[in-house]
Amino acid sequence: MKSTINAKDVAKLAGVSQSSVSRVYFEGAKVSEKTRRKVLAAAEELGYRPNEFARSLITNRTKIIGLVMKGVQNPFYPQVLTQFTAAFKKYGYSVLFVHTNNDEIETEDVETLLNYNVAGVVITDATMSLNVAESFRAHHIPLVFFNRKLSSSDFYSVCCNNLNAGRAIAEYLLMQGSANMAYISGNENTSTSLEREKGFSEVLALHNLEYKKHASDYTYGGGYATALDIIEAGELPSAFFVANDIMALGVLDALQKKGVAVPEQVKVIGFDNIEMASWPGYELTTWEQPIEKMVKETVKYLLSEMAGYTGSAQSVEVEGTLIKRKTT
Amino acid sequence: MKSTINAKDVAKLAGVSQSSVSRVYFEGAKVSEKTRRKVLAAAEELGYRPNEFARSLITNRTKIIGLVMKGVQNPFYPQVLTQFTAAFKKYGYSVLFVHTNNDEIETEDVETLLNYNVAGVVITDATMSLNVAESFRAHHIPLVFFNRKLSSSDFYSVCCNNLNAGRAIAEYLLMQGSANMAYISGNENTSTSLEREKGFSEVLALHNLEYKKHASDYTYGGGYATALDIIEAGELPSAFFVANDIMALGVLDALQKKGVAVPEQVKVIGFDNIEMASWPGYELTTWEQPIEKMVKETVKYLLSEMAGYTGSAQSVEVEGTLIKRKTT
DNA sequence: CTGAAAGCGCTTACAG
DNA sequence: CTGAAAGCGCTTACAG
Repeated sequence: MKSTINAKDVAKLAGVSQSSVSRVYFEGAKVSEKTRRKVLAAAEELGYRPNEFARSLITNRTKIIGLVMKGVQNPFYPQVLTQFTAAFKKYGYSVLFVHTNNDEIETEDVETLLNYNVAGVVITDATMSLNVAESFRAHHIPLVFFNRKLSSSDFYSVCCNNLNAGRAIAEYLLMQGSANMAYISGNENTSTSLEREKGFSEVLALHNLEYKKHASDYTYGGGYATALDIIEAGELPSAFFVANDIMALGVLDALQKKGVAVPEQVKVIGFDNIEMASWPGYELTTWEQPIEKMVKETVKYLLSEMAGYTGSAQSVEVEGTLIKRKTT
Repeated sequence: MKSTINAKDVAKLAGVSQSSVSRVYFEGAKVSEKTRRKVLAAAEELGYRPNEFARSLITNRTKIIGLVMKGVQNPFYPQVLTQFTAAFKKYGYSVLFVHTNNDEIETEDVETLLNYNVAGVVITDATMSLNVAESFRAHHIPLVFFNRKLSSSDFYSVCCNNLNAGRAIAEYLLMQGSANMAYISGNENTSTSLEREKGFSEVLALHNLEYKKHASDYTYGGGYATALDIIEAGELPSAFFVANDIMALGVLDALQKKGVAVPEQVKVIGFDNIEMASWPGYELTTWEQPIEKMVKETVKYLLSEMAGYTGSAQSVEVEGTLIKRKTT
């Protein structure tokens, strides 16, 4: 009992060679219209579907993209996941989803990606040790760090222009009349948190202003607890720049709980423009990350590298936009 | 230039046959400790990794699970995704993520799953036409509907016991003194929305109580708009049973906007117990879905079917728990 | 326990 | 444009 239909079966029914069947399903191969029709008819009748594994075994390539994600709890990332899945699907690629618990991707997950010989890898909110990244390079597997930059400039990354964003936010808050500001950071050493702060502090320095930095962790609970600490310590600034939206929501809830009026007593500005930022209960002013453009840039690079590997590196930065709502 | 190391290379270095190399990496095959050591040493030196595609081509099975998801915007599902990924990883399985836009899974996505000959499929919040489901059965690919039930009892499904949950919620609200209740449904024809309502209405009927049903769509915006309509129509009940949490948050925001006091004027109860339900700004009373148990049940079934296909069907229902907070 | 050999279902030079 | 044949890197009876 043979359960799967193969090219040979189709060939027999269509009255052509197995090679011809193969050619019909292989993009770029030449077949006459006549054989193509015969093959497709036979295939339809038998319910034939080319075996991806045999194909991958020979071509040594797959239509699978590895997508590595950590903070699935931050609503920003499900959005990213959806958009990537849709974008890759358009080109016939499927997504192997890898969830990592660490800031740095685990070797077990790297093994998985290499085992499945993925055509490309997107790492959305984690980093990777340089020698692991090199091993992808050795296999000619293109790699993009999405929303993260490595210290090494040897790898491709796609981010929002966090530096400019930080600057624009500082300028905006200055214009609004704030002088005594505070920055609530995300996880330490993430390039996003660092660069947002850098742009922010740069502009404040130009105006000879200092600001207070509070370390947090990119989660709602972190934002909430950090804000509570600040209020209880009596260190309330006139404006908070919070490194992402989900923390900013925590900050808003803490302020509300303590009866601090926003924006009258304190202004709050977030980062990402997640859907919840626009909810009537929050109406958070924030910086919109252009996810769609970022995804497009990532896919474009991956596609070109998959067509012909160069290993070229670049740090692409897409400009975002300030979204003014009711917390400033 | 040969880029990949294969079993033959390892065999040569280790001084054994290629079959022996294969046996070292094939679970259940017998090899002496001596050859195993020689092979592993050689493999280590060369950086050998068995080719998954060659393996799949022969065994006709993979270590890939197809996970189909629709409502990634509902925070319930990223949680589900994370837990499945972690659970499958424990057994060496990876997740092929498929995002569908339709309530019913698209044929294109089905093709993908069949092409990659996935070892099993989990469909989390979508349905599938019966003949498509049958085609998985024909390929002996086990299938679980997670959080959805098909009308046909021929397929395995794992849900929270929605009927009991609906009943318990009605009883709880009755005990709280509500008599004039309303149900805000999720997308029509989803088994979850239907069963939650069924249990709810059953209990109310026992008390000769009627309730008003408002159709909505399982989204925040839907909950918000529906509640606004109800308020503006002057049809405010004394308690809302909202079919999921994300809608319930929309309902709460609408009530707040209109100055309706919760729970004094209206009680609100949701479903899922997503993380946000516990946020200080909401403190939503809700029904906790035991995701962990549900995932465990799903994985258990899939694992056993992958070990030996039976095609057995069952509708597993796991009991949830009422989580009392401040909206009731 | 081990090796030689067949074969999984394809792609791809090579002739014609 | 088409067919016969080699080969991708494995698993798996079959002997020994």
